[in-house]
Amino acid sequence: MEQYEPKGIEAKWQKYWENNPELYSADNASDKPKKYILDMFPYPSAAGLHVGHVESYTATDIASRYWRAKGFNVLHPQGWDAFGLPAENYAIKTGVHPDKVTHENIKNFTRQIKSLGMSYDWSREIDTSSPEYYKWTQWFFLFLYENGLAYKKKAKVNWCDSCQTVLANEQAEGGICERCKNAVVQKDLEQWFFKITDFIENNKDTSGLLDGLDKLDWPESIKAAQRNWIGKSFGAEVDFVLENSTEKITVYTTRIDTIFSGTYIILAPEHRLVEKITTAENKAAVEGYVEESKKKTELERTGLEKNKGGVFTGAYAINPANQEKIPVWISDFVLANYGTGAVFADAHDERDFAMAKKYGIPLKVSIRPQDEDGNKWEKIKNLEECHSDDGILVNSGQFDGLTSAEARPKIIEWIAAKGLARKMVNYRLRDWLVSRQRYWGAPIPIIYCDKCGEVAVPKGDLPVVLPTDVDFKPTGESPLANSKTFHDVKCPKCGGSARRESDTMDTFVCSSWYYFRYIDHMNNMEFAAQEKIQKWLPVDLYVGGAEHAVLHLLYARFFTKALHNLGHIGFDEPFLKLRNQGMILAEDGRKMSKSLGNVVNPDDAVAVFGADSLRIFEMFMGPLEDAKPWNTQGIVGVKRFLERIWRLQEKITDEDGKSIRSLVQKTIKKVGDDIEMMKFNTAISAMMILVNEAEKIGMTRESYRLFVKILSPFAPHIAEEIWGKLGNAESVFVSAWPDYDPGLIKDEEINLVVQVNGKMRDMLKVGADIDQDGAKAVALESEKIKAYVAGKEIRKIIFVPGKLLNIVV
RNA sequence: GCCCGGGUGGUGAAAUGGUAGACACAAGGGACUUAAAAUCCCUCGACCGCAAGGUCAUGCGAGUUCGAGUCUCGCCCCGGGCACCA
Repeated sequence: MEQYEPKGIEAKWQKYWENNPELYSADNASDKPKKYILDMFPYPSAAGLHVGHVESYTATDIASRYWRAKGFNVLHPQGWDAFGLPAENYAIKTGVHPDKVTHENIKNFTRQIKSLGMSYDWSREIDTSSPEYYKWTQWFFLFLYENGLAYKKKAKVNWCDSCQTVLANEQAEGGICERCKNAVVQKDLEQWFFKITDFIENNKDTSGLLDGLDKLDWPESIKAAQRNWIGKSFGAEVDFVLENSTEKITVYTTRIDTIFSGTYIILAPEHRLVEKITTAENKAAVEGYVEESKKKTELERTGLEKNKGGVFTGAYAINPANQEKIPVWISDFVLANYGTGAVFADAHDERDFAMAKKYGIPLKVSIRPQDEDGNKWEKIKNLEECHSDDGILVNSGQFDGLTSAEARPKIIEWIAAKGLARKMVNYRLRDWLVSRQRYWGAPIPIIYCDKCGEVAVPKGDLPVVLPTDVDFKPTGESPLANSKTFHDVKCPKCGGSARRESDTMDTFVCSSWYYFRYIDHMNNMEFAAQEKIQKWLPVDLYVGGAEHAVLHLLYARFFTKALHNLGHIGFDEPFLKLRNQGMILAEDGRKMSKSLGNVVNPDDAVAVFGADSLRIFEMFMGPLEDAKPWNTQGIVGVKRFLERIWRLQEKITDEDGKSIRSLVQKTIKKVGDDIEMMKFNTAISAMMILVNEAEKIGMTRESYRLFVKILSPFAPHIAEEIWGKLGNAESVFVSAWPDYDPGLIKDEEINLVVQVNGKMRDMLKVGADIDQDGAKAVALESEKIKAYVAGKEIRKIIFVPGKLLNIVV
């Protein structure tokens, strides 16, 4: 017979699938139960598909093919997260339009994905950079705007002086401009925000970003990352009345148990009271410090500088716990945009402690460690060491002797009675800054009129099309601002002269709602029709990289919650089940990277081994979510496995041996169960065990047919080819998933493990339904067992039916 | 510092509290071949033993249990995320 030749077989079947798209298309009219199986859509980079893409796409492809065969109406689409910075940077360098580069890349990605035999419903392909798509991105902006969830305000942004542009946080990592390596500074600019903070907690009947996590089948690490990012903390606000003033300083603290040792106050340099309270003799120093902080780069300000700098304002305030007069300082380690922008400082915080030591500010101790270490306490008491953990209160009046946890609510209540404190919850999450001074994104659909001010573009006028007559060179303003055709416009309200908003939206806005568009991607009246939303959503299985733990997954949840809260949809979480694929490392165990020259290109692997080998190899390497190193020998081994499957055609027998008959049934069960649990590696090993056995004793045509069926989600090309050779006229993918015969799965005989005192001493072949007495009788017949129990009294018998007998002597 | 994962042969890894190392890769030996490739067969955690068999062994130390890779507590190491958040 001819050899297994993947190249020809794969090309042949890919063409067949291309010509028979109904095999993989989701059916809007069908009343079968639905499954929406989704990949995180890729950014079409110039580098092309990565083996990591192959891993997650294969996993969802196997799941999709399996559920189709199980009689489900499966929606499994793919598309392009097409706006983004790399294409624009390339345009700045070369002058080639981002649209051109992006679409060349999409073409390449499409070719690569199709060469892997993925069963996407390509009729639903979307491209976020197309006006048909971003029309609805803009619609969402207006929807949020109309409902008070999009607003404009002045904000600090990352600014690069040499590039003359605002940078996204991702571009300003470590406080250094990604493009020119210059230091990034903070600049105040008018920016658009989405009010994501409105949805942290439950909002009417919409579950919050925090509580909503509890009901999701997501990796614990991703849920933890989101909770972390939201950063809910429980504490109190406390008012410190200023001396010689009617003003008071409100601080936020989670450690009110330390308030009796609060010996000074620190304000953020941007705090509204700084100018007002600074005394004449401190004015110069304070103004100088505020100026310095403004000029400081993000790097300098957040650097792990141990020596906390600051300056005294000359003002004093009254500690409401002990009426002591304490000095007010400013320092830029206190953040203006968290809590109240002011803290009380004491000996029980490392930073406060260090700053006080530096300037000789008095300190006091109010917490003693709970454990009895006299030496340590001696040091803390003498202010040689900072104790920042909870402990037992001292020097705290009537609260002495309480633990920190006991004292906190009591102290709040006590100060609250004087009207100077209240319980307060704080979050780290801030509203989402969505404006970007960039070209390659969806334009923000707002017009500024001289008379009417800020005016929303009427929805009927959408999309606001991205102009082409622009210069990509950054000037400090969005490139859209210097497009005459774009910029000047008539006001939709009064018809007077007006100008368009020239910022575009963060690309994460485009990807926050794309899972809605696949279900109705041609709809020109709505982002998706109501009955289709009800039919298909939410997404049943979502697979992608863990790098999207917070941003994308949080933003997408916010969009869904806003839609739900405003009565548009009936569910408030977009992705019910989420799985992350682990990183595929290079053969040397390091990350694959261009600079290390250790990147494996899927094209090469397909050319040498074939797509089926690559797919099975990536699934066989280990658990989906684990990081695993590439191993070229491993893919060679998988290719051998497929060759052996191929040669089984020559080992067809007239009748199945008893072992094969039962093994085929067991394998059907195991492979199905494992696919449902996404344990693809063990599903493949089960198939290998069957192939090993069939190779030895052969199998019938019918058993081979069953095997090829369960293999088909993993290796679709070879499965189609053998399926055809077995005399089936139709594609393997129109056939149903086989049911296993529970009767054939049960073994008649089992190996009974016999232990003495918990150690295995013998293994006996017995009937599967043997009971304890029977097992005991057989075991005591065994010479090996006799040797261990002879002359001893049997004190206990543990019997696990069908498995084990333990004799305790 | 905080929050998540992990530590099992030479390697990737299996294992509802019940035979630790399934399934592979690599390695060694053999068959076939003039030879090689391909294919097939055997060995393959460590130690003792001719063998039968035994002892030890899942990062380290304790505990619970008839029985622990799996559960509990304490520690060590590695990977990832967040980080001046009061």
